[in-house]
Amino acid sequence: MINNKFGSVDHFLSENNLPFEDFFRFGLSVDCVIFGYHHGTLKVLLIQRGADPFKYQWAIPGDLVSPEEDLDSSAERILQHLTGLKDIYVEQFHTFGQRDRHPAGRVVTVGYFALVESEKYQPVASHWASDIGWFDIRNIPPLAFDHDDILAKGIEFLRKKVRTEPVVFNLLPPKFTLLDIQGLYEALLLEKFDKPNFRKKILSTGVLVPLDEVQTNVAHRPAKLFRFDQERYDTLKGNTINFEL
Amino acid sequence: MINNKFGSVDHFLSENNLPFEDFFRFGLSVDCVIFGYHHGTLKVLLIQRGADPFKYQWAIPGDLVSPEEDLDSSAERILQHLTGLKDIYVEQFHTFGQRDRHPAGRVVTVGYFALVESEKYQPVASHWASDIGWFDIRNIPPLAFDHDDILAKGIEFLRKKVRTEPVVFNLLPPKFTLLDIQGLYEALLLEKFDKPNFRKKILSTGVLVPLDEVQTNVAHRPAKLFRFDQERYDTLKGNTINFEL
DNA sequence: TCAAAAGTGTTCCGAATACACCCATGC
DNA sequence: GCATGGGTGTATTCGGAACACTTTTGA
Repeated sequence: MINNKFGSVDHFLSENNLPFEDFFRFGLSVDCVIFGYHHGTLKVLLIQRGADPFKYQWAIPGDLVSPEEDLDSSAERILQHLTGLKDIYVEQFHTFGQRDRHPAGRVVTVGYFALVESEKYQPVASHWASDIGWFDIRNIPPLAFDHDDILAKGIEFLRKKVRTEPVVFNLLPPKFTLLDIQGLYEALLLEKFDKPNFRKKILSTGVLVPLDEVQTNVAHRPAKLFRFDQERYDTLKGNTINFEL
Repeated sequence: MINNKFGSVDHFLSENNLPFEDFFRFGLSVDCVIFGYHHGTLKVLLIQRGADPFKYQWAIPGDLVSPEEDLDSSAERILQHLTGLKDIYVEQFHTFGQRDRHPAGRVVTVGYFALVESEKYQPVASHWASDIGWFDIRNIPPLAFDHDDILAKGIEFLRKKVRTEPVVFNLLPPKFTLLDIQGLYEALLLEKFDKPNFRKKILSTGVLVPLDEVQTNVAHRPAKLFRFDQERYDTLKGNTINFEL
């Protein structure tokens, strides 16, 4: 049992006899893999570092967590700074804690991913990055730190997620066509789908509501617009809707 | 940009002007939700705390991470101490970082889950816990800290995992009957399945190999024994086997 | 012989697949 | 008119659900 200024904390079974304080030496950061869907391609928002280490290299946006801050709040803060958006879809996916992952010391980072509607997003000027930009997930430059791993895990996580939950709608504007959804699934899963079958499948979930509205100014038959019905989804959820394709 | 003894670290965009060192004040722990399958019920290994805080309350086994240690190594260390086992299935599932989750200070904990074969497990005497025991997942006592949340998330994670990957075999001995698997799925998902259909479904995955062996000393027709073929699974994996029931 | 669980076969239905085809708009 | 993408219908196949039935062992 270890006694210290925090009280008796036998929660810890560590065998090495470090002073208790030495266990409180970790830095904690949050990194956000931000996805967007633009013109038929799935993109990720990256920043270019303005200083060493990894100066001029691209990286996943992130920040140290303050000791006063919850993890989730920290992710929201970063996202708001970077995109100017509140209330976007955010979820934690994995924590990266390799001993040597950060040259500045022992920093463990919690990976979050976010889904933003491209139309709403306003690029935000920032003092901590020399540049910022969207990258096609099929063409990512080498990233700083272990951010390649983080990005890979983030994409993998989203691909799995999308098969069981209707999260893709967070990447689309409130009104969209069925082909918009199909294009998004195709960009994400790198796979082509049969149009009539995709349409049947996605409508059979019962969570899409047709609107009395169609596309305008298109050089072909205008497509009907739909919206995602969150409440309908919540009531149907018990029966496990399957978004598998 | 922040300059300090670690060098120039503009990775961080924090706006409050805390000294850099103040960001390195986190404690980091690992908690392991250890699952076992005994006599038709799914169980979790818990320890009873021997001292304050939460004295005499049950908790998920865990420990502080040493600054010299990788996260995954830490989880393996805890598991080996507690069960005497190496090479068991371990996977990270979620990180819990609410500001007030630990009375001793700002401790963020990374949740892992492990699957152990009940036959192999040897209870290990420990100095940091006054008791240790398996609990049916349908009947868990109130737990210390935020361990109720951690356990709930761990179970949820395993339930999802089991639908896409053949992890359940890690809970069974190397040779098992088809009804063993069915019982395990039923205990995990709290649902009954039709025997003939379950059998067809699980055999259709192609990852089970029938052995030239049957049960002995049973008061009914002895069941054929099977083993899980990991290599076969790896080669079939591309075609996404579905373990959904 | 009987209880208990192992194991097989068959029917039915709905969902996924693979197509061929028609429709509305801008230019 | 014609290119372009929107949208519908159908025949076939495959897998899941439901359920009735036979087999093999110990006691």
